[in-house]
Amino acid sequence: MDQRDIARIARVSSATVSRVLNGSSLVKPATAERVRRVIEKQKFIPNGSAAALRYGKSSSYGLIIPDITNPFFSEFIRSFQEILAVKNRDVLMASLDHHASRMQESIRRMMVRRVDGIALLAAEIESEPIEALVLNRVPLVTMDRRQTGPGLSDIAINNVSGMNEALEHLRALGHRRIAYIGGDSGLTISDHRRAAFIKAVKRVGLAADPAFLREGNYRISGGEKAMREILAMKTRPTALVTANDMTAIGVLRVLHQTGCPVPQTFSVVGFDDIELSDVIYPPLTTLRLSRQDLADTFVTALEALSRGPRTAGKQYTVGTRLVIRESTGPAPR
Amino acid sequence: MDQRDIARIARVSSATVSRVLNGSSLVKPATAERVRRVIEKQKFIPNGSAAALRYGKSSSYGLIIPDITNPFFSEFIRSFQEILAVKNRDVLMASLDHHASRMQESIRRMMVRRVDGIALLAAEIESEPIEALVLNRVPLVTMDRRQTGPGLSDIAINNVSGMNEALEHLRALGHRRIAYIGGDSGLTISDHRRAAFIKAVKRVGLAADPAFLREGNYRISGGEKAMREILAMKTRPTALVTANDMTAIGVLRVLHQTGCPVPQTFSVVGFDDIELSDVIYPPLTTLRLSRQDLADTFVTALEALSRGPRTAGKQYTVGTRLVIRESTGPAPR
DNA sequence: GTGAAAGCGCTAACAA
DNA sequence: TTGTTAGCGCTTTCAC
Repeated sequence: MDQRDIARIARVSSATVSRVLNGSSLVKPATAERVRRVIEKQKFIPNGSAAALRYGKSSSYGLIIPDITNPFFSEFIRSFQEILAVKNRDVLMASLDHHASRMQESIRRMMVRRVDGIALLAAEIESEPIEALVLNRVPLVTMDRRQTGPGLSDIAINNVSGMNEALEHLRALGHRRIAYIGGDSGLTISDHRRAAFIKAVKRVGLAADPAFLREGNYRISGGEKAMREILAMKTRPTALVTANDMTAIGVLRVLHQTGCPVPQTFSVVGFDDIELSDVIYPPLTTLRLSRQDLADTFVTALEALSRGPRTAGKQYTVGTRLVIRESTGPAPR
Repeated sequence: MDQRDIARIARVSSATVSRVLNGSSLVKPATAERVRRVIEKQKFIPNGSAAALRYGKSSSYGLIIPDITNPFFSEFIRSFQEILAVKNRDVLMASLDHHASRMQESIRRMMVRRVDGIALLAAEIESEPIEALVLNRVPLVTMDRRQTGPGLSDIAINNVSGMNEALEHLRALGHRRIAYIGGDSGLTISDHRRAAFIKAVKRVGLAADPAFLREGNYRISGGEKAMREILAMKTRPTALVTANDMTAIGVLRVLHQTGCPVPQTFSVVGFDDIELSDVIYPPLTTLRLSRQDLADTFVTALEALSRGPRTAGKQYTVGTRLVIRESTGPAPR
C-alpha cells in the first residue's frame, strides 16, 4: 500500500496525497478531507525510507553517550527524546559502555542512516571520526570540548559558578581541608571540572593540596576506591567534592561501611543531581546540572547547525547550581 | 558520492560495487579488491535509506519500554543494543515514561521507519495498535502477556520458581507473616507476579492474607507509600517481597528513616537484581531476572518472526532465581 | 564475472 | 488547484 494506491482510491494524483500528508496549503480543503479519509480508512503508513532517500536526510538525530546505566545519561535521554518526539524526529542512540572503540562504529551506523546531526555526550573523540562527519556535512554537537568550527558546536558546562557556590558553602561550614574525586583523567570534561574545583578552592582562600586531588571513573567503584585511599591518609580532608553523583554514592557507601557518619565525620558534595541523589542516605548535597536544560541546548544547537550545511558552530553554556541537602554539615573540630 | 561514482572511478558498474559491498561471491577477487580500495579512498558511506527502500525493511528493531530511568530497563537496553550492534542492526527506542498515550505514536513512528520488528517491554497495549502491526506484518514480541499468534510472540517471566525459592528462604528463616508490594495493578505483568507470590505463600503452608497484598507502582515512591501503610497496620508482617527492586529501595528507605533496622525488624526481598541492589544498604536479597537472557530471548524471538511474514508466534520463558544478600534474616520473635 | 536497466515510494518542479 | 514526471541511491533480474 503506497501513496499511489491512496491516490487511486481518492481519485487524485499521488502528488496530491503527498501534499495532504505534508500539510500543504495548496490543496482544496474538500479534496484534502477526502484524501485524509481514505488514508484513515486504509490505515496507510507512509514509507519513511522513501522520503529520507528523496530528501537526503532522515529527520532523526544520533545520540552517543558513554554509559546508559548512569542515571545522569538515562535522564538526559528521556529529556532529549521527549523534545524530539514532539518535533517528530527519531533518536538513534548508541551507548559506548566504556568500549571507546564503539565510537567509530556507532558514528558510521549513524552516517549510513543519514542522521541530521549527532549529539555527542561521550568522553573523548578522535579527530578521524570528526573529519568523516565534517566531510559528510553531518552537524556535530559536543559537550565540554570547547571547540567549534563549521558544522561543529559545543556545549560547555559552566562548572565554575557551581563549584564556587559549593566551596563557599563548605567554607562557611568551617571546612579547610577539602578533597576532590574526579572522573577518568585525560578527558577534557574531567579536566575542566577539576580545574574549576581548584580555582574555587583558591578563591575561598584555601590551598589546593595535590594529595587531595584524586582520580575516579564516574562510577560508584571509583568513588569507593578513592575514598578508601583517602581514609588511609595521615592527614584527612573533612569534606569531599566529587565529579558526579555516582562517585559520591561510592564515597557514601564506604563511609557507611566503615562507620563514619555523614556529615558528622565528612561532608560530601556530589555533581549532577540525579534523581537518586534525593533518595539515598543521607540525601546528597550536589551541584545540579539540569538534564532538561542540557537537552534543550543540544536540540537548539543541532537545529541551528542543520539549517545550513556549513553553518558556523557556536559555543553554548549551561550552568550548574548548588542544591543543599543533608550530606554536608559543620566541619568536625 | 554514491555507488555510481565509486563504480566510475573503479571502472566497473554500480551493480558490481553493490555486490562487493554485500560480499557477493560472484565478483572476481581482483575486481573486488580494486573496488574496495576506491571505497576506502573515497570514504564512501552507503545510503541506508536507499537500501531500506529497496528491501522494504530497515535492518532495525523498535524497542518500547515503560521508563528508561528504571535501571532494569536501561540495563536491558544495553544488552539488547549490544547484541544487535554486532548483527549490524539499529535500535529505535521509545520510552513511555508513564504516558501510556505515547504508545500509539511510538509504534507509528517505528512503522514509518519500517522496523523489522518491535520488542515491547511496556505495560499494557491496546488491541488497536497490535492490529495495525499485524496488518502491516510487523513482528511483535511482548513480555508476560502470554498471548501469541501469527507474527506475535511472547516472553513469559517464570516468576514461579523464583518466588518459591524466595518463600522457602523466608520460611526457613522463620517468617510466617509475609507481605507483597506489587506493581501497578491491572497490568498483566503485575498480576502474574502477584499470583506467583500467592501461590508460593500457600506452597510453604502459609495463608495469603489479603491485607498483606499491597499495590505499588514499580517505583521508589510506590514502595515508600506501601511501606508506610504497612507500618501503620496493627498486625504487621515480618517480611516483604516486592515486585521490583525500585519498590524495595523505597521500602528500605522508609525503614531507614523510621529507624527500623533491616533485616532485624523486617526482611526484604526485591525482584530484578539491578546493579544498584548490590550497592544500597543493606545489599538486597532479590530475585534475579537476567537482562542478558531476556535480551537474548527477545532477539531470538524477533529474528524467528522476521524469517517469514506470518510465522507463527512462540511462547518463550526466562527464569528467575534467588540471590541472597543481607536484607533478609531470621524473623524477629 | 560483469553490465544495463527497472523499480522500490516519495517529493518537487513544471505543466495544465 | 491538481496532475505528470523525473529522479533520490540501491539491489536484482536478465543479458552478455
